[in-house]
Amino acid sequence: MQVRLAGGTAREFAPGTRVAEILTALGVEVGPRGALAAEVNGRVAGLDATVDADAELRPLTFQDEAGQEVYRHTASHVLAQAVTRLFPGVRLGIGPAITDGFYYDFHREEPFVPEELSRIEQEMEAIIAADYPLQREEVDRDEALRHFAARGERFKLELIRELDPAVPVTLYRQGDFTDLCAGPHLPSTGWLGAVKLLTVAGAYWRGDEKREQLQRIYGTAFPDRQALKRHLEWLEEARRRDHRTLGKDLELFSFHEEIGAGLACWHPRGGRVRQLIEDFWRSEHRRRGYEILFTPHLARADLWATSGHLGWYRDNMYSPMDIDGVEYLIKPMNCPFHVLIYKSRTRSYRELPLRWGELGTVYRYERSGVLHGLLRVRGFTQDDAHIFCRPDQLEDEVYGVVDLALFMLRSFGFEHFEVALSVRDPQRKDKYLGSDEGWERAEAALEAALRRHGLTYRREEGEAVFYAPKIDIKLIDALGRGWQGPTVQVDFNLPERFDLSYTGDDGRPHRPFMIHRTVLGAMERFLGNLIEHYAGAFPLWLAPVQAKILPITDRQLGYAREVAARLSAAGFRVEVDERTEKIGYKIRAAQLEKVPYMLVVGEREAQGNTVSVRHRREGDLGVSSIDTVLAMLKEEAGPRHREAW
RNA sequence: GCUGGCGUAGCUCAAAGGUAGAGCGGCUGAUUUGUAAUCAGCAGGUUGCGGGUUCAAGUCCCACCGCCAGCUCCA
Repeated sequence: MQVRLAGGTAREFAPGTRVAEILTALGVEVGPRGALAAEVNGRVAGLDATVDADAELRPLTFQDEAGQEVYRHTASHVLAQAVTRLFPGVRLGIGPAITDGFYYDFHREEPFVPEELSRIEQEMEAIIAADYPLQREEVDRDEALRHFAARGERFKLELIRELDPAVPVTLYRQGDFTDLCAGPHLPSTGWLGAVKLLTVAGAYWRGDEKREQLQRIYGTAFPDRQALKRHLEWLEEARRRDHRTLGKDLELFSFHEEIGAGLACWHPRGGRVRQLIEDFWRSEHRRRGYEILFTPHLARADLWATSGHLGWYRDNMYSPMDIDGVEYLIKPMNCPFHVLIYKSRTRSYRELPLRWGELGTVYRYERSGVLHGLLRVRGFTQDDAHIFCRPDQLEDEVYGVVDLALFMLRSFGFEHFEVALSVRDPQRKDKYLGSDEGWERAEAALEAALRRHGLTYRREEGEAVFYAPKIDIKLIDALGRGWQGPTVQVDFNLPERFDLSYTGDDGRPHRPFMIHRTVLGAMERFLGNLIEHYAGAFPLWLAPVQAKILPITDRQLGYAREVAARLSAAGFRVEVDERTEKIGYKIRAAQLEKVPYMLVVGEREAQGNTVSVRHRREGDLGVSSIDTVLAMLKEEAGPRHREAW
């Protein structure tokens, strides 16, 4: 048979040759630092798998995502083996590899405590040192059932019963431990370099909260101590950037037990940043043909019945309040209000598209356990907008939204995105609202808009909500983490429920398309992301305080105030540190506040009408005239600098 | 909501059933200082809230509120 190395030449091998031998023969390094597994005709296979027919091989190392998965999956088996040894009564759940690590779910009456984690870790080291080979075995169902029944592994039994009966069950054996597993795995436990257990948390069996809760142990594994250390440092860096800590330290926002969970308060500093973002948002929307709306926070329950929210969104809505004997509900969304504005008079095809935006504050019930700083709250302001358009305008409108979204995000320093297109499940078209043609048109428009932007995206069939196909854009921050950002949905629900129409050039009523979109998501969440992205050190145009004037002695106070007044008149946000402290102290304080520029003024500067410029990252930049500093600040702040702050 | 952990001064953290403390921050005073912390003094607390056990509770028990790590869900 012919076996070709991806991108290389083909060679002849006897059928049944193992992947490891073929790779070695083709000059690929096989081992813990080389190939860990391989893709055989696009399918991940272990090194001990045999190749029986012509094939193309691509070696997988730890650098490949699939290689990491194999590596860490083996680590999860080692974890399970260690736990089984140390805690005989424990029952096994599942244990996959995940991004950056792995976990294994266990059933045990007593909780795992941190001291036990280090014991388990030691046992894992022993298992790695023992270098047990992992042996793949195919057995028939009954044998597999007998094996796990004998050990009381009821979760495994449940899994086996659900496996396709036509396919043999595979087990992986390593020393005294055998697990049900599809594999593939590393050839032996000794291939693992450095493992580390991180946390324990509860997890429902099969992700179903009605079922038993297991204990999930999270860990990670790397080829060597160095790489593990780098990863732990990365985790440390993420902790250092935590917006909850920075928000407190930099006095951006706060939460209060007295107010209630998930309800944020913006302090003056945070308020500045938020206002800057909102001002930028508004002017960019006006520039792109949007109008701005304002709508109330409450509406009668009837409205939410008409919109359908009482049917499918009630769990996220707060209890009704009685006003003069009529039920009112706090809004979880802005759309019904915008729809009513659309309906306030007849609409002509000539005035479409209508692009209506609102920074609308909505309230949604979130279960207490999911709240998380600004990233998950119960009251938040969406940068919402609805576009009403004709079918022939749909694609251009979606294109425009994606363009706006990318422009906005890039303005905030996000350069990398992951785009997903959620469409209908082609098998079950009946469970969706709206017409077949409508869906086809909408999905085509979304897809075409992404193509025109040259974006690579994942098409996810069956991921669309019942009333709308959508585009989701995830932004990737400075640490490589992904956050849900813009979404664009084509709504088939509201136009029907509110019987929206416009008069066409034929004089007859037509149903408009309604696009629901947000480009930042929610102000709270976006600010949270932004704080972490910049580690609290906002770029000049967004910094709540852009420059701090630091007089050397009290004698320069008057001059310092003059400098501040000049910068302030030019629209810059400045403060004078008037405390009687040494310059080092003031610099340190300004530095910790992450103020972009420190302008030191002493006797010399006061004489020469200059300032000594210090940048928070670059350090001392030397003496400049005030005009030079103003020009430099304007240049750096860029087009979004506002003269009239 | 569930599992586990936590809640002491504005912040970070001590006090292992026996008198609530430190550093930073704040205030006052002295110092008038040249690129990441000058010195001294003072103030600051119903130990998240409410019950209970005990001669005695920050510490033990119960309930609630909030926070943290996850599960599930989402902007």
